Amino acid sequence: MISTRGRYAIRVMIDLAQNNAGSCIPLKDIAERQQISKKYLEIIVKDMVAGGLLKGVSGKGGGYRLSRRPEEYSIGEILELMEGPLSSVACLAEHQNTCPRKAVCQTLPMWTEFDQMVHDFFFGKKLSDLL
Amino acid sequence: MISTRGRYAIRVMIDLAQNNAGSCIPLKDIAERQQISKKYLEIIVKDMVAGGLLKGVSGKGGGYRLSRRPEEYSIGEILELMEGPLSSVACLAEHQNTCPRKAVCQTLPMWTEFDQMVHDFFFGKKLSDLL
DNA sequence: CCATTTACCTACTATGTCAATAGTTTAAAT
DNA sequence: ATTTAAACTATTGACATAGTAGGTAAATGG
Repeated sequence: MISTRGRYAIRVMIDLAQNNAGSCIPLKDIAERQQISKKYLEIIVKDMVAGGLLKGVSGKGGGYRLSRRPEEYSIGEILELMEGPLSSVACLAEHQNTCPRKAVCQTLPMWTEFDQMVHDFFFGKKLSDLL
Repeated sequence: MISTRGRYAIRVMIDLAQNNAGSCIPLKDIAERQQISKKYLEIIVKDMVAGGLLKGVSGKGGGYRLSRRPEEYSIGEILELMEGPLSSVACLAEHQNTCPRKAVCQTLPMWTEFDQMVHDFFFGKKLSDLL
């Protein structure tokens, strides 16, 4: 289940894409338009800046703006940054699958197939597809 | 992310399908074969019995057995019973989508499309496909 | 230069879920 | 009656979620 972190992040991206006017947008405006607590959004956009999705500009006239064009963001990239790996099971979320049962596991092929499908879906969708 | 409840449930089903011999199998045997705490499995199989996946037989010679043939169970049915709705977002997990933004939400079509894909995947897979 | 604006940072909290564990009771067969 | 095994009730520690509160740092307009 995608949590508010991932969902709000996508909404912030859409909001910025549709209200940019070339300049920075203060978080206060986004919070009001999206009806989301500004305090909570602060935590979320902080991670988005750290992850390279947004640029933050301090001081008067500051705010946030996209660092790329909307068609250059995949939804999968946004979700993985905010929610962690999109894996369906813990053993596939690890960098190396350390499960002792992996050689005999009768369900692993299904989870692998599923994860591939999910990955293709979200990395195929671009931010520009949602505008 | 699918939790141990769903994953263990599928493993119990597979174990029963492969070791039935027509009779009941005590949980102790399954727990030992699958290397899962019997106490924890008790909680899981209790819900599986309540949900109609298994039959439980008390007393000496008792245990658990499948109530249908393996090809008559879909993986989606097992997962939904153990994990709740397979929805990617909270608003689609409700029986009626009560989100006040649903009419203007720019992400809802994507979540709906994704959920349909997930549903088709897991309800198309049968227990017999994993044996 | 200074007040204002805005991002950025640290800490805290309430609630809920996950993955168990422990102990007791009921049901059925030998 | 004894044994076997399911079924039931309660509790626990760790972690994640969804926030809130308050303070610091940076940049700009006047």
